[in-house]
Amino acid sequence: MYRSHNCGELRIADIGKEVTLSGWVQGTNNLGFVLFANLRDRYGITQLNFNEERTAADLLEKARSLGREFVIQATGLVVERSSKNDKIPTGHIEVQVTDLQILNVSKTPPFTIEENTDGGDDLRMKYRYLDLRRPQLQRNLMFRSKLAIEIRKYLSDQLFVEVETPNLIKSTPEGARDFVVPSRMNGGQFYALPQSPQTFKQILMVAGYDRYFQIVKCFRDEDLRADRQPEFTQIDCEMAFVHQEDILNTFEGLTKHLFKGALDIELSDFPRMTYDDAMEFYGSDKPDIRFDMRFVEVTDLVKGKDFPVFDSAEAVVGICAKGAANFTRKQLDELTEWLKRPQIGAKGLVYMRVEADGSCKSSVDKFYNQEELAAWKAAFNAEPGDMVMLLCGELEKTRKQLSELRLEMGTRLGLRNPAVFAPLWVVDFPLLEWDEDSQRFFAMHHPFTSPKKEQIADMLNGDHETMKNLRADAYDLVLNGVEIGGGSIRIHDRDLQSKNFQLLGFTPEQAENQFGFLLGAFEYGAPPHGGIAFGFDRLCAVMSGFNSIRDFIAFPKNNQGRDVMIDAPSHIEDAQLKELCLNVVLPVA
RNA sequence: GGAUCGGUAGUUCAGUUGGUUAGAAUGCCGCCCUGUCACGGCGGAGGUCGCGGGUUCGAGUCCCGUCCGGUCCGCCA
Repeated sequence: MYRSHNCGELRIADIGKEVTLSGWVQGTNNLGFVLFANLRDRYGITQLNFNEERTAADLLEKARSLGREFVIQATGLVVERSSKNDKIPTGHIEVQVTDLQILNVSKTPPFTIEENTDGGDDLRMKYRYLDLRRPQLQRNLMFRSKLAIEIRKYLSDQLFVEVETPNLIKSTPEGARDFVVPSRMNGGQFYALPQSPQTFKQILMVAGYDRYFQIVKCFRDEDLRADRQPEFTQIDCEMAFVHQEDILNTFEGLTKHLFKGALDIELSDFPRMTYDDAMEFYGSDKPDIRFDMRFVEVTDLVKGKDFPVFDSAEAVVGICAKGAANFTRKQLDELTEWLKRPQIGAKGLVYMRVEADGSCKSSVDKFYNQEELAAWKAAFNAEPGDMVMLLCGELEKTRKQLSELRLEMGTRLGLRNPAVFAPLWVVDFPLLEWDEDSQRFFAMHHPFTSPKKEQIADMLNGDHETMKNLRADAYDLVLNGVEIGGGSIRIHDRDLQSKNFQLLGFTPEQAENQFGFLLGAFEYGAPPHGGIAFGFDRLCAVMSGFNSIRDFIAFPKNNQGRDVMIDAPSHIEDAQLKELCLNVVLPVA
């Protein structure tokens, strides 16, 4: 027996018991007459006591040889501590050790295994097995496991069936770049790893499994971000015989269940906002509504006062930052520089602070008198102590830039508390998106998304402008400014699906070649259906108040898509290449 | 593909207009310590300043190139 108890469970009530614990040596504290060793496992830390008077000389010698991260087994008596530690749950007891086995030694780890490690990201990735010993990452992975269990509980209670779909499927040019896998048995041909099980879950609807879900790995060969990995996990769901309303309700229920079950937080009903409103008032299709600071467009109000920058702009849009009037000139200049960076690309920032006496002081006082500034104040409902900030330019770009500024101001004003949760349904997404470069439509969500029922006729007959204005039964679930889920009602009619492919620039042959199986399935009684997929990694991160999903993935990839622990990807043997009918030709620099 | 920040002791970092022997903290090793828990005290070891080239009497510091890492834009149906 390696252990009778774990390192997190012994309490005052256990005093007098003989116990055996196993774990890792967190560290030792040698006071000469007494030596303490902290023994750690994923349940907690228990203090071991070796004493000059009580402990046999050879045992004491062994204890003095212990180094950090040695794996040991210790047997002894649980006793009350003479000086207690209220910071840890086991802090009132310790184990007087009578037998000690060193199960394995350890090199000194390159960084400290504790809550706030001294190790940098790169190093921690290389020694991921050490990083994963840290309590933070252990909490994260256990939280993830807990969430997965709660998801299965809720969905199976709702009669969802978990079905596994294949990982070796067919490559399609739509959407993200595919990861491909060469086929040995079909030389020169390739599988693709799924970007999502989209078509399979629709086929499952045709097959009559009217409620499907899967917690499933998906793969996209695109550049990485803190919240984007090449392989990531989705909670993938699909339902038949449902309208959008049924799906929103079901998955609002799931989300509430997860918050209750995992965080003991009761969420009230989720607000909904149309895509158009989200863009108009927040400049983003995933607004963070933990704070207000909505956009106000003041183009007409500010034009015609001989301020050339505004006069020549398509749109002037602004926000009112409550209580930000105390921002100094230096801070505002810094903010302006930040906005001018190529990533954001604003031309400049116009601001107006409302002084304590209600008067207004702007950066463009040369062009606007007090009366005119008072009109600004009214437009923004600004009060003394507030700062109005205006950006101008082309409408769409300006909104995007202002969205960045809004988030930055929200952060600076402390309005984005990670322990506060503001879910939001964004609905009525456009069906299609016109791409100027390639002069064609792209599906905003994906090519299987249905237009709104009442617009189907428009879609079948409409002109270019009509197409641009088509709205879909497509929706995103946004949590604290992060898109954590998205879905749509799908097309279940063969002809409508063909028309959609045609609008998206597929020839009938391409449509047949790539999605013939789906079109074929639609000819055999496809029920109305729709679904949603959640980004599971993101959900875990946002619910825990983290920005990076890497802390919730056991073995993530770095920015270059590399696993630095196993050193992948890597070259393969020539024999292997030959078997796969592959020739590697690297581009010449 | 692009922008930007960084790379100095095991680790996290500091390092002045270019100037003596490159520092701190932490970790590690040794000694001391009758209750530590971020223990404390004393001592010690530990450096290819990412790599290559250049400017200079002299480069961690300036210039060019390159590699690696972080964040972001593009990209992500």
